[in-house]
Amino acid sequence: MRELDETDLEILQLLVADARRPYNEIADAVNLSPPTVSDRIDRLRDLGVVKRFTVDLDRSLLSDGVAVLVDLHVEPGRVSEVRNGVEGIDGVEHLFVTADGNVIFHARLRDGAVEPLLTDAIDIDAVREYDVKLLEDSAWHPEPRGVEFALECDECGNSVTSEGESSHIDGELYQFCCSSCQSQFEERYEDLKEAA
Amino acid sequence: MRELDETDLEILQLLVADARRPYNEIADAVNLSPPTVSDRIDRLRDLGVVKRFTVDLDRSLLSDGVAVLVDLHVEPGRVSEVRNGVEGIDGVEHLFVTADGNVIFHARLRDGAVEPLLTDAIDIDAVREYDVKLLEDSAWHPEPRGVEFALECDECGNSVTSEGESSHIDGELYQFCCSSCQSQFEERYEDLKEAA
DNA sequence: CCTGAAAAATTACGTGA
DNA sequence: TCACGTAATTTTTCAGG
Repeated sequence: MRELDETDLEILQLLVADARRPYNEIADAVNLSPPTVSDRIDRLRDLGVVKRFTVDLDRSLLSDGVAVLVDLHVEPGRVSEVRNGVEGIDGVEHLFVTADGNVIFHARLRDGAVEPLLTDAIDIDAVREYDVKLLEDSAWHPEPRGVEFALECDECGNSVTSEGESSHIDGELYQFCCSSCQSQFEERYEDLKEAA
Repeated sequence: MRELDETDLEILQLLVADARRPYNEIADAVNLSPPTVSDRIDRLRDLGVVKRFTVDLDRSLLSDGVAVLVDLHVEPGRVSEVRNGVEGIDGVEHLFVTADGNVIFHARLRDGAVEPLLTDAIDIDAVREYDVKLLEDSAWHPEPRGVEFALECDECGNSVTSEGESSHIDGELYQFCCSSCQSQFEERYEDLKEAA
């Protein structure tokens, strides 16, 4: 089965810029028929590339809260616990987990009191220290602009083009840049399974 | 002209969760007719509350870059210059400006080399120092959950809903969340006037 | 802001490359 | 498998009150 190709990427770019564009307009732009565009978008959703259709809101117009960026220095081994707790805090818009184990989140809070929220949502002992920065401005750039659009080959890491392959293995979808990577991966996977 | 009311916020929440929901479904949820929902959404766009209809992509599937969080400590007075430069960098998804003048951005970069990108996009002299953190995970919570209504009760400070009241007093318009706040305010106002 | 009708967009389905 | 055309269906927009 063919995975993502250039046309899919063009469709994505058009949707990111304006998700209400009618299919016939997209179809014109990518030289396909509207039903085909529809099929492709369905597939992009199935693949998980399109997570959702949504609206980009100007939150400063909606909320009278204070936007903050909170940086939690988490005790080793408790990152995912803290991460999950933070996700449940009201007003949290973005959440980042750094490779060295910090959990950073962007939230809009009714008052500046971060501490009670934290003690409420997580075991505060899991946090060595934290740092709160008031935000003046924030922006979201959904445009994929110059970003290289490429699925990574799960075997060699190269980008996956329209010549690539994919396999469903044990309910997971894996992407490959070529059939040799695919078979190599499947072999290794089998070996791993046997070893277990 | 009427500002935002509870119904608008409900509509926004529904759209954020799924911008493809048909108007009749939204209409049912908020007890309006589909054309009215359409009118309201148009107004929300005109007001700038809805900036755009878009799709939320899973970039980890698309880009083989590395996700990083970069914290720029900017020279005083050059924040907006740096901010604008950063906005132009390819792969930048989120950008935050802190009250104390840091510009922080979340980007997915093809390679780990941040420095050349920075020197390319901005005058590096404007940055005192910077800090790059590799990201392991990030999440976006578009739900406006704790979103507060923009109008504050002039008596108690709570948010004003569609059940609220308003009074013209001496040429000024005051908003209240309920009639008791309204009368309390008016009483105090009278007393204040008499005292003067 | 509503109802009801017209216009437009999306989806379903059968066919062919 | 992928795409298309046509037709059915759903959704959005437009009038008029």
